[in-house]
Parts: sequence; C-alpha cells; structure tokens
Amino acid sequence: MKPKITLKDIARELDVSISTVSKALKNSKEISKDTKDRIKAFAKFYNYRPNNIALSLKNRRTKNIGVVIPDIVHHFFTTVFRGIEKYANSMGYNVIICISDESFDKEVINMEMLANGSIDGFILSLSAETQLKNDFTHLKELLDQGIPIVLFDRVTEEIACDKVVLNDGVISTEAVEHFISAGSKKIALITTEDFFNVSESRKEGYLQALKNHNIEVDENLILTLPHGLDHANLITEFFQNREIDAVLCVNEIFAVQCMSIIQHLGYNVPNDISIIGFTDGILSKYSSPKLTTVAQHGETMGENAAKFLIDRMESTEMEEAPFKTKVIDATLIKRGSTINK
Amino acid sequence: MKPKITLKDIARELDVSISTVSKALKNSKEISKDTKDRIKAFAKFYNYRPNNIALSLKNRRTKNIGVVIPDIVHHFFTTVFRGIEKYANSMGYNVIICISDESFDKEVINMEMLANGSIDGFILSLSAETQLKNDFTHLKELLDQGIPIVLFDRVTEEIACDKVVLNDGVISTEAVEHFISAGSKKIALITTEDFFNVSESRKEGYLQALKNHNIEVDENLILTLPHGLDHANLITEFFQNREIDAVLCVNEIFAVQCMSIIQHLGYNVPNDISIIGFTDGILSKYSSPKLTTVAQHGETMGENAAKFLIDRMESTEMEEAPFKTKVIDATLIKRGSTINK
DNA sequence: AAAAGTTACGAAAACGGTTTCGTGTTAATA
DNA sequence: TATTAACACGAAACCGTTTTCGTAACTTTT
Repeated sequence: MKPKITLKDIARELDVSISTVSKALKNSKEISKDTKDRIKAFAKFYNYRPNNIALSLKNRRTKNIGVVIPDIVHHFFTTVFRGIEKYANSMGYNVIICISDESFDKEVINMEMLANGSIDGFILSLSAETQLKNDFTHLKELLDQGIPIVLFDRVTEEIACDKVVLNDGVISTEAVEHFISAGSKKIALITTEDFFNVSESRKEGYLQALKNHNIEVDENLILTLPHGLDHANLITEFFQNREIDAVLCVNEIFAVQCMSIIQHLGYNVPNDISIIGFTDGILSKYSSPKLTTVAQHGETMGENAAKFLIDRMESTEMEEAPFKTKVIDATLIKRGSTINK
Repeated sequence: MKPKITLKDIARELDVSISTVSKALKNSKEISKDTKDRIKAFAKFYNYRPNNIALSLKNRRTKNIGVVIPDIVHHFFTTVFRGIEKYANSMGYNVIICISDESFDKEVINMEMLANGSIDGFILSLSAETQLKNDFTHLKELLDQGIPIVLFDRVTEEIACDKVVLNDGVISTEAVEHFISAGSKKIALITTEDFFNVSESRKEGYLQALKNHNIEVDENLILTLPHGLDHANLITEFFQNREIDAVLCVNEIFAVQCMSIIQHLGYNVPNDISIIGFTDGILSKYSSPKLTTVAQHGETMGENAAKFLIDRMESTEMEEAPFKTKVIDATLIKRGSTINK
C-alpha cells in the first residue's frame, strides 16, 4: 500500500519548497537544471500525478461534462452517449452520467447536484415528464449561473442554448415518399403521444408527404399508442380493421412489433404491407426481413453536442457566441421491409 | 447572470467571519439563533450550495464512482450500469463512466486519469484485450494505492477484490437440460473465442449437461465464431451440414441470427430446432417466436457491485474486510423458441 | 568598486470549504 | 467583588495545487 504522493511530500523529501517542486515539474526555467532533474527523477520514481480535485479547485474548471438522458437501456441514447464520450475523452474531458428515468424531479435534482462544482457544462435530452410539464426553470437557472447547456434530440424552444437535432420532419416525408414511389396509397402512421417534440415532427413530415402527393389524410390510419401499455392488441386491432399497405413507425420497437403482427395476420412484408421504422438499432438489423429504417446517426449527434459544449466552455471570447442549432441529416436505410426500386 | 455564491461572499455581506457562516449553515450551536437565522435566510435567498470540489478536496473523497465497461451500446452492460447508477445515486454518489471499447490501453489510460483524485473507487468489467493479454498491473497498482475496485461479469482470479458474477456454468447446464427434457439429443453450442471467461464457463456448463445425461460430446456441434467477422455464412454452413435439434447460443445476437437462418433453411423453431440464447434483451422479446433465454439480471448485478464498492469505501474499520464474490443466479426464461412442458 | 542585472529559489495568496482552538464579553457562582 | 463558566464568534490551519512577487547571492557592466 503506497498512497498517492503530493507536491508537499516531494518538497519535504528533497528539502526544497513546494513552489520549487511545482515549477520544476512544469519545466519552469526559473529552476536550475540540477534541481529540476532531481525533482523529476524523484517524481517519476514515485509516480507522482497531480491531484485532479486540487487542480479543479484552483482552475475553477473540472474538465467534467454532465450528461443527462432519460434512459440508458435504449439504442439511440447509447449511441449518442458513445459519441459524446468519444469526443469528450479525446479532448481530455470525463463524462458524468445521470439517468432521469423520464422523471422531472430526477432531472432537476441530478442537475443541481452536479452543478455545484462537479461539472463545467451539461448535455441533456429532456425527460418525458419535463416536456409534459413544460417547466424549464432548472435549465434557466443553470444558464443564469453561467453553466453552458447543450440540448439534443428532445429539445425545447423555451431555452436559448446550443442544440443538436435530427431533421425528423424531412426524413419522415422522405420515408413516406419512399412508400408512395413503390405504389403505396394507404399509408399508416404509428406514433406515441405527442408531447414529444420528435413524434410531433415526424407526424408533420408524414402529413407533408401525403399532401405533396395529394393523398387525403385519413385520421383512422394514425395510431397513437399510449405510454407503457401493452401495444400488441392495439396494433392487431389496428391492422385487422383497416386497409393498409404501408406503415411508418416512430421507433423500431413499434416497427418490429408491427412486422410480427402483420406476418401473423397472414400478410407478406413488404409485398402486402411495407414497414419503415425509426432508429437503426439491433432490432432492425436482425429482424426478417430486415427493417428499412431511419438511421439517426446518434454517434454524430453526440459528437456534435460535445463539440458545441466544449467549444463554448473553452471559448475565451468575452462576448458570448450566438447559440447554434445543428440539424443532423437522418438517412433512410433501405432494407427488406420495403419495396425498393 | 448571477454567479454561484460562496461562504466568503456571505461573510462579507453580513459582516461576519467565514467560520461563522459555515457553522451557522451547519446549525452549529456555537452560533446564536439570531446570527444563524440571518445567515440562513441570506443563504437561502441567494440559493447558496457548497462547492462540491472544495468539499472533495477537504474531505479527500469525491463521492464519485468510476465505471469502466467495454461497450455501452450493449444490452447487458447498460442494464448493469442502470443498476449501478440507481444504487449509487440513492447513496449520494455520482457515476463517471469510461468506455474501454475492448481496448487495454483505453482501459489503463482512463483509469489512471480518474484515479488521480476524481473518483473514490471503480466498478469494472474487463476489456477483451485485457483478458487476452492477461495483464492486470494497472488494477494492482490502483489497489495498492488504496483505491477499491469491484469487478463484474468479466473478472479474473489474478486480482483480489470484490466481484459480482453470474453462475454461467450452472445456468448453461440448466438450459441444455431443458433441451434434453424435451427430447433433444443433438445439441449444438455457438460460442465466441474463449479468452472470455464467461464463454468458457458457458461451454463447461454445456459439456456438463451432456455428461450428466450420457450424451457423447460431438466437437462438430460446437461452433466458435471469430470476433467481428460476418457470421451469417458460417452459421448457415453449420446448420446445413449437421443434424442438429437444439442450439445454445452465448448471446442473443447469435440466437436471433440462428433463428433467422434456421427458418430460412425451412426448419421450424422450436419443433425442428430449439434455440436458447443468453441475455434477455430486446431482441429476445421481439423475435418470433420469442426467444427462450437466460436472463442475466444485469440490474441486480449492478446494484450488488455498487453496494460492494460503497460498503467498502464507507467502511470505517481499520481491518480491511475480506473480499467477497457474489454469484447472481441467472434465470431461464422459457418462451417460444423451445418446447416447454 | 558601485550599480545593475541574472539566477534560483521561497513565501504567501488563492481556489472554497471545515474544524480546532483561542478569546473577549457576559452571566453565574463563591 | 473576584473567579469561573458559558456563550458567540474569529483566526488560522488544512486539503493540493498554481502563480505572483520578493529577495538573497552571484555575475556582469561601467
């Protein structure tokens, strides 16, 4: 057991002052070569490393980033997180992660905990409850205190900060037009309750595509699934009682559930009914047929978010740079669940 | 923009000493009620919160836990992580996460970064490369410095520390016996190269079950898939050229790939060939038929690991408690990919 | 030889807290 | 009235760094 060695220890052992040790290790030319060599050798031998906490206190920056996400067991968020971690790490930052579990209170409490010195900035995707309550005072207060925040995916216009979002609307339109170009006319949408801004955008994109091609909107073809309930029955009922030849789902779980149900009802995917989902995750890759899906490029989103944050934190400008919003272009990955020409 | 307020600020404003403020806020009875009230009111008004970094420096503990995992986009690890985060949070700890990406160097560098004061202890699952190299000096050094470590899932006997593992062998035996009890005789195993201790244990469990029922081991029925390559062809070839009526896969991706290939080859699952996978993740739940699978109870593992670590960190005993290994009992979840009596 | 400049180092403040100990003032006791 | 105890607070050390500034001891310049 050899506890960590400090500057003070080195100073005592070598009979010099703490300042001298500090300077020697930073290669200051104030210190003679002789002394520097002695100190460096000693430090190396005892594997001296400066204490991060002391540095943080001194420099008033921790080189820690706080990441707050609603859920970790979720493909999209994990990929975003990987992007964040990768970029942050390459820039010498560590990542402290908090899971809000879709709860407003947890989001608030966790952020306040971290804000008291533990981190230099936040990257955040809003919890469902926060979006529902539409209460963002905790974010405003942090911004007020000068703590930078970057929002991604689940964002809000109420907060002025850097943001990274997906072009949900555009890609939804593109997805639906992919159906249309293959001859589909009765195109359904399966979505979630739309206090999620992303669901909303996706729905708008869907409607836009129909409009573009003069297809009348049939509200019966839009299924809004409640949170948490068993969806299988609702989906089964949905397909049994309607004529549908294509369906866009706002996530891959819905998509793969649909596929399974559709196949059990005796339809062929993609010939009778085509399917497109969101999130190019593991489910989409290993279903059969493989799912045509919207790749959200989570890792890219994460990298962009981290870059926004670090740029702002490290900016030495007196003027705060204007807030930017980066729109990541989603990609439609065409696979077996659609007819691709 | 109202920057964070410090004890010094309060002291200056109220014309008392810093010590008085500190004591007042801690409700010390050294301070008169009058003064306490004034100080508390002021602190509350300005939303004073003590600076975590200063506390960490003073107390020489950060209340941060470092978690190092090989991959984050991975169901098992995310569930473990959720367990860790949940327990740690409830005990007032934050979690700093580093992804080793299966790389020895990243594991070493990240841990050394964090060890210089940023965290009080580690929870770790070894990277593939670390297991391959069998080099654990970085862990030994940290333990030497008095930093506690808890290993989970991918552990090693070389290191004396608390551990949390799954009873991989036993549950594999159970899984294979589930095949046998349904009449299967030609039971295959699809596994990974076995520098992973878990794969090894699972293989042993498989062999044990065959032995228990006097079924001869056929090495041809064991398929070891190399890391990273395209597995589809290998699996297809495997099933085309062998008589197989059941297959145990060491993860759910292999399992669902098998299922897909088996079905394409015209066999029925589970009647012609039964399948069991490891990891009760999203793939197992949404395949059709649903996969019979080994639930690893990642969240429980995470909670246990965090509890081990925090117990040790907070222990005031002078004597170090002996190291413990907690074995989590996996559960076989019987679903549609096997014949269940 | 006096003045000026270098060199090589140490003292001390600062970051933001906690805590021990000392002390002036008042109240209780002898 | 002198002594002691209780009260209420402040000074200072400490956690481990960095950094500014001061200064002895030489060296160089004139």
